[in-house]
Amino acid sequence: MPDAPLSLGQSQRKSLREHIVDVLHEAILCGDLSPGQPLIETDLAAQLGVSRAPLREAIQILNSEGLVETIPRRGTRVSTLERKDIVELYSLRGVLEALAIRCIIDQSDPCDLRRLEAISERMLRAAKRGDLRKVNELDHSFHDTLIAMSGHSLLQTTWHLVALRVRRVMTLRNMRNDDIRLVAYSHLPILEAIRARDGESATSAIEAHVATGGDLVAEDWEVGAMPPPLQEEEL
Amino acid sequence: MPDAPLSLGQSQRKSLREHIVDVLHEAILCGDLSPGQPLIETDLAAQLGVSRAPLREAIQILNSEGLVETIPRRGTRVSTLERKDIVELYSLRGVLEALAIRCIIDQSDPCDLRRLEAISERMLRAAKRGDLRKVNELDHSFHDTLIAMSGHSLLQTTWHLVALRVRRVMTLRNMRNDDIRLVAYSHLPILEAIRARDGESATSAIEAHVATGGDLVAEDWEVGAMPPPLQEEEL
DNA sequence: CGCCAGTCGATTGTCGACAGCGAGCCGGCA
DNA sequence: TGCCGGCTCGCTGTCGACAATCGACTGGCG
Repeated sequence: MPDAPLSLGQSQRKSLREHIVDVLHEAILCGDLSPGQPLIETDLAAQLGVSRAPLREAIQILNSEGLVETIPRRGTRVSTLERKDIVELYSLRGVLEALAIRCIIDQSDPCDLRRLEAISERMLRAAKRGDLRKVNELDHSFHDTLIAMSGHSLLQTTWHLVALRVRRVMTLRNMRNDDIRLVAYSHLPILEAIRARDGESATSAIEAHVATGGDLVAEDWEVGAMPPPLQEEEL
Repeated sequence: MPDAPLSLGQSQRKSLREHIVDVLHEAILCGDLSPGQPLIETDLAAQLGVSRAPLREAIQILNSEGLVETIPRRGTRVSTLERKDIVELYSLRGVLEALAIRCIIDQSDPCDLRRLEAISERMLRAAKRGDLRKVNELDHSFHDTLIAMSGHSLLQTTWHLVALRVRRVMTLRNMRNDDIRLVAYSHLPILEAIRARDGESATSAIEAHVATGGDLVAEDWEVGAMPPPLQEEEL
């Protein structure tokens, strides 16, 4: 594992374990650690400048999150993403977000949608100027915010697992440029339906949104079948 | 922590960490460790006859599962269950099971429902003779099987988190005896709808089933507000 | 020539010990 | 008498070392 310059920019208030989780999250989500790549505890710990104890605790967490897969006594590797996983991911995502929207609509006080609207607006602008990265980022914010607004803490916990995977998928699969407008615009009906407190159409709007997103991504998914890491020289 | 005779009946093929997770699961789910009770690593490790390393790894897992809550540098305690948690739990559970059923119905090959039918049947018999524990066990089997039959692996992962909480809730809140027949019988419409491959009615059947279950449980939930552990003497 | 057993290296699993933070207790001071 | 500060102790966070296991390699035997 030669050229993976992982490091902990250490601040004090967080435990090492949390730092390691952050670093590994980042590394896996942005693809520095590619699917299937083995994580050798000794090496990783050395790279990070920590001992194996907190690293192993971090790995347990990553494992619970499904970002890595551990085979007892054999080791841990970054989990792979098959086409089936994408399909499953987006189907689950759909029902979770639908639930969130129902919660939002059912809330007694008509919550203000300004944050969502602001995000959506910025997303549209970013899409118009073709700023792919920004659209992505705002897209995530939009959905994270949606979930947060539901006030449903268990849903939020569950969403965390989904969001991690979605982020992974999005970086592994770079959207085409003409897709992002479609994505950006398809948030509008959702907002509209929430504003109208129309559960039915909100649900179908979000499910349509997620479904098209899922289709876009799953369309030609062999990207995930990245070559297994074949960097096994030097040290 | 005097009278909590946790122990690891050690078999060889499992790592200590996994054993500990099992033991703690059992202890928390069946109430041996009550909500709010602090987990002192040193004591627990001593009780279990292991070192703190695998114990801490296990605790990370329990933490990811939401069964315990850790405050950095302050310690870990068994998570509490408020009424809000119950409501959230059952609402999430509803949409997850609905998704499972849609997956089952959408499967190309008409899956055989014999396992579900068998479970349901046994549940009815158990309910008739008032065997509360058996009804509960079969109820869990029914829903676990339902999820498993969906073939949706991410859903299964997610379900695990929900199922753990449901089990906890069920043991903390002993059903009244006349409730269990209601519960047992309300599985039948679900089966019927799946058999008919009618997504609409299956969805409403499962959501109704879960909702009534949730209502039953949440009805008078102050049980969860168990007295914080006040066993702080001797050692 | 191919298969099986023994050995060795690499990597994970577990342990005991030390360091450092936080809470509660005790004493001094206003 | 009540509040503030330092001290102490219990507990968590982290470390380095040892033990155990798995896979691959090697050599012998059929």
